[in-house]
Amino acid sequence: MRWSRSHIHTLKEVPTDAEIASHQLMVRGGYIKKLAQGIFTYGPLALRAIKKFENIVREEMDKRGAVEILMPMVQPRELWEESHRWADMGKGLLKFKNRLDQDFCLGATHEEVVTDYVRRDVKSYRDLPLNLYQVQTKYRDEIRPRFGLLRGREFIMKDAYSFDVDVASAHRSYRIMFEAYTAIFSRLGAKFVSVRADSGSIGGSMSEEFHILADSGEDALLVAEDGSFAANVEVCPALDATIPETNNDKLQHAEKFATPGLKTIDDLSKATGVAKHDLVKTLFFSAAEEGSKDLKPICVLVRGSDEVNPIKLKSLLKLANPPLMLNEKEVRDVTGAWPGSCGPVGLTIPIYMDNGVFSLKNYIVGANEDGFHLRNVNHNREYSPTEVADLRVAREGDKNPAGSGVLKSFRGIEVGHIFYLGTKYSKSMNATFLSEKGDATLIEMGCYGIGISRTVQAVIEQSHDKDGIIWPEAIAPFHVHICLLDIADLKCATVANQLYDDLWAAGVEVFMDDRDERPGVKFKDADLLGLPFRINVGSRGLQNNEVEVVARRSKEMEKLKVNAVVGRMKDLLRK
RNA sequence: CGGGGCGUAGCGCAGUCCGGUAGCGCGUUUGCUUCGGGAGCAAAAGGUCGUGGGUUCAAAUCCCGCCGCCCCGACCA
Repeated sequence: MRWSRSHIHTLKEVPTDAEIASHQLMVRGGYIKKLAQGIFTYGPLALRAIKKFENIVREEMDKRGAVEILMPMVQPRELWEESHRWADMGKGLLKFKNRLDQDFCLGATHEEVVTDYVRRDVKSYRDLPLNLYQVQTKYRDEIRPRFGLLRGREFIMKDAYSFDVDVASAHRSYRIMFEAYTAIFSRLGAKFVSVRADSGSIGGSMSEEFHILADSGEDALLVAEDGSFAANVEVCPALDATIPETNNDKLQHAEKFATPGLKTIDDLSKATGVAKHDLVKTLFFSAAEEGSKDLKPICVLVRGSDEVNPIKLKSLLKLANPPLMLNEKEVRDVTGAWPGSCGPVGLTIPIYMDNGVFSLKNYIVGANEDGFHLRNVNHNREYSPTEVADLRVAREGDKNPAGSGVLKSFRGIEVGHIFYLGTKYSKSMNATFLSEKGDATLIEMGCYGIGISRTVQAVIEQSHDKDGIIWPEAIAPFHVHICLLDIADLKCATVANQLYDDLWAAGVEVFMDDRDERPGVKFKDADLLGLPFRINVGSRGLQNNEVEVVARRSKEMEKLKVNAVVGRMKDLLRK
């Protein structure tokens, strides 16, 4: 491909609407162009990187017996009603009507369609197992798209679905996909980690995410130093390594005391001299289902130094979505006091206690009266918790739940997610087969997603420098970037064109900057685009029949005779 | 949806408080000189000032509505 005919336009200045490096670089390099919020055109270079990654994914999937199909993007309401997700997915589904006033949605995920596809023809245990996958554009009406391709509304996803006769076989399929994903992300040459995860609105009981590590990642991960454990903070058990021992003081009499103007744990800690981890924080959530009008308030107690993890609440209470915090007015309606003076004593709503609070005695809580707290409060005396459970957010330094040592925190970009679904969809959509014994049996399912367009940008987030992108070879749009430094010089042009043809003939993918630009401009742009190797063809070097080969990552340069270039490039690229 | 900010040339911005001729840098076009890390000089093209209404002799500027975008919070590959 030649630059002059590629419609690639680079930007010197950083676009104001791009926050993180990878987004800025993709825009500056002309890789992507925004059409609307969260919706992008992929330019020729971006598309090549995407296709390369898609093909890595296809190879690893095919190798493990998965079969590629392509399902419709426009899907009828009836199908989504069967799984109850027409309502459950809420506004994330983009819904619309056709001219006959029938309801449709754009495919946000394909469990329904693929289950329908399979149930129509799978009749016997002999037809299983199956693993069907597709690479396709998804549309999710994200609340807040941001960071370019990292959170688009429209994005490219590889989604795979496994169908098995029983749990053991389904677990095998899940493990195979785990291996496939490990192989896929290893081939990218990016630092990644797989972690335990929440299964979100997809459902199911077993779930792991694959994350590309990057400081700008939206997810917080906790990883054991000895590698025995890794989890998304959303689901990470909290075993506080430094939790203070229970004090053995006798129980004191509870009493009310004035705390005018003290609203936060910080204020209270300063005013009373009690450490934050010995104070008890009282928070209120609504455990009502989304869309429901009732509040169904619940109270949650954690240590003053801890945060409530709503995902853990969701799991404990078996809700579809994480509960939302009550606003100040709602809290006042429930407790009679504004937030800051609320406590569990005297409440009639369910009280959930984080197990970190359980060992405390004689502690301070709000009195449910503005400007007052209670001291020397003890549970199972002034009040009784409905349930004691792990409800707080785990953090760096907590004990490793699976081995020795402590957890270390990282940030990651979620690029893959695998779920064991069980019979969630086969049950609601009645997808069965006849077993060996002749019984109608529900199919065991799993589903496995990779955010293709997201991964490509995530790789950039992890691999760039101040000058631009540094593509790993595996998904670089091209291997080599020829800078033709003087298009008017006949010898330069001839040599560059010959190299271009010879390299392609040798299996090296070449991009040539044949624009009428000064060398400085071409060098800057080459660094910005970030192809692994650059070849400078200039009249200065050609006086000695030499060109320069520069590695993008190390910036190391070597001078080569023109006729040695093809061999050297094949060598460098191990072709 | 809640909170904050912004909308002026392809991109980045000033001008808005205090109403009075539409401005700067980059980019683009033409010419000359340059030519190995985003060149210099000269000339030029390019704007319904997001949009609809109102106030006024006069609105980018003041007032009201709407639309769009960005950032911070609850969703997900």
